[in-house]
Amino acid sequence: MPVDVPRQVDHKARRDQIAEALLDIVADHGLEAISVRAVAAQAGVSAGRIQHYFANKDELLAYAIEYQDWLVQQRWNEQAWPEGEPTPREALRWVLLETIPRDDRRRREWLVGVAYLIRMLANPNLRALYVDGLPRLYRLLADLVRMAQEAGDIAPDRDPDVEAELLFGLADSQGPPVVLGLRTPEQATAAIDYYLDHLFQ
Amino acid sequence: MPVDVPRQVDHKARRDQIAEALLDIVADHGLEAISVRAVAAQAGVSAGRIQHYFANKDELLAYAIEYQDWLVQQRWNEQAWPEGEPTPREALRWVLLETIPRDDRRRREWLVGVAYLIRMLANPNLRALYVDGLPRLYRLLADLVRMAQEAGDIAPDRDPDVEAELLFGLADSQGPPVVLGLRTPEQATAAIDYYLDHLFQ
DNA sequence: ATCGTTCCAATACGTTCGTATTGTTAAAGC
DNA sequence: GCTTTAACAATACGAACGTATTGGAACGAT
Repeated sequence: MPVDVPRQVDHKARRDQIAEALLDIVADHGLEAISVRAVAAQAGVSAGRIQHYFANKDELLAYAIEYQDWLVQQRWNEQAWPEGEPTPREALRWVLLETIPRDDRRRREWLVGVAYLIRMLANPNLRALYVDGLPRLYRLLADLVRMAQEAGDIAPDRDPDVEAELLFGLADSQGPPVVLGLRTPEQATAAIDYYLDHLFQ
Repeated sequence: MPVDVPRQVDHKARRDQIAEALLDIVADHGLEAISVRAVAAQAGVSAGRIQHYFANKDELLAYAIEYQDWLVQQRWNEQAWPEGEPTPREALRWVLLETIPRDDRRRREWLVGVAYLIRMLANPNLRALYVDGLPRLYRLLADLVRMAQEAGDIAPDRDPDVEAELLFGLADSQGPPVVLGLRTPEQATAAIDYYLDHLFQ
């Protein structure tokens, strides 16, 4: 029970603003470029402010990906299929396109994801973000394939789990060539659409 | 023409030994963990030695991935298909399994690859390693599919380029779950074999 | 009005960093 | 045997680092 609450500020907003700056740096120059002072400069705040909102650098690093994870979940929840109920194919396409780094926001998310990957090896909390998310994504894709099969839009002899893995692999493998400029987001999208055309009868 | 060549040592061997130490650290703790002193400690040599063989840290970092790239090329060249000519299917399987981090060596190569990825964005020399290699791999896979089609082992209505992309995507997307322990190398291998079984008639 | 607390800027401190510099050893050429 | 040079180890140095500390301004509660 707080007896005194002087000078209240929006803590989450402050922390998020700092996390934003960190994520920008990580996407452009990797985790090696992260220092408290560098993040402060990027955010346009003092280093003292960062110290006030984060106990240490590790907590700052940890908050930043949790914040990014929250951003992604926000987007997935807010999607809520604006134009009525989507068909399984529309949902499938939406999910697959969501994973490719096709604009600045998703590009940053993608790059931050790979930057944190090695950290996941030793950090169980970080690992959980990936370990929990991936099987859920596989299940979602397989379920959508199953729904399309029940609607008669995909041949019944296709294995939904195998198709889910192929679809995910196809989408997932677009990441590196897209961020490295070897392929445009449009080409990546076309590759996915091409395969969806073949999968759906 | 060297007039004086006192105290000759194998320069490449020394540089490679140092690069080995660097790659070990990068795979375990990322590029952020790289310092001249840390690499020296890992290699069991003095920091002065590293200074003697590399002008600066950037050159050391650059040499290390070039060395890794050389290691990978060595393995691909030395393969040379020990037991006679391989069938297209055998070659396809070999190439695909080669990309998944199924043992310590390949796991290190995989992790180092992702660690260097963000650096590729700004460094053209690093980017070239990826930009040159990927299309070549796609072509190789597509050619092998074509050869199998000509031999009547793959249905002629399959698009070799699409199949190449699916195969690569399937193999490529095994990397993260394998290094993070979400899937065993055996399971990743089984996923590839399962799809090859379906692709080949 | 004052007190207490939050918010934050500024500074300080000890460590680690990349790299320059110096010194020493040993082998090759004459 | 003497000189020269490669091959280091060791040390030095300034910059940057994470973080502890200090101090002040601003505002809510009393």
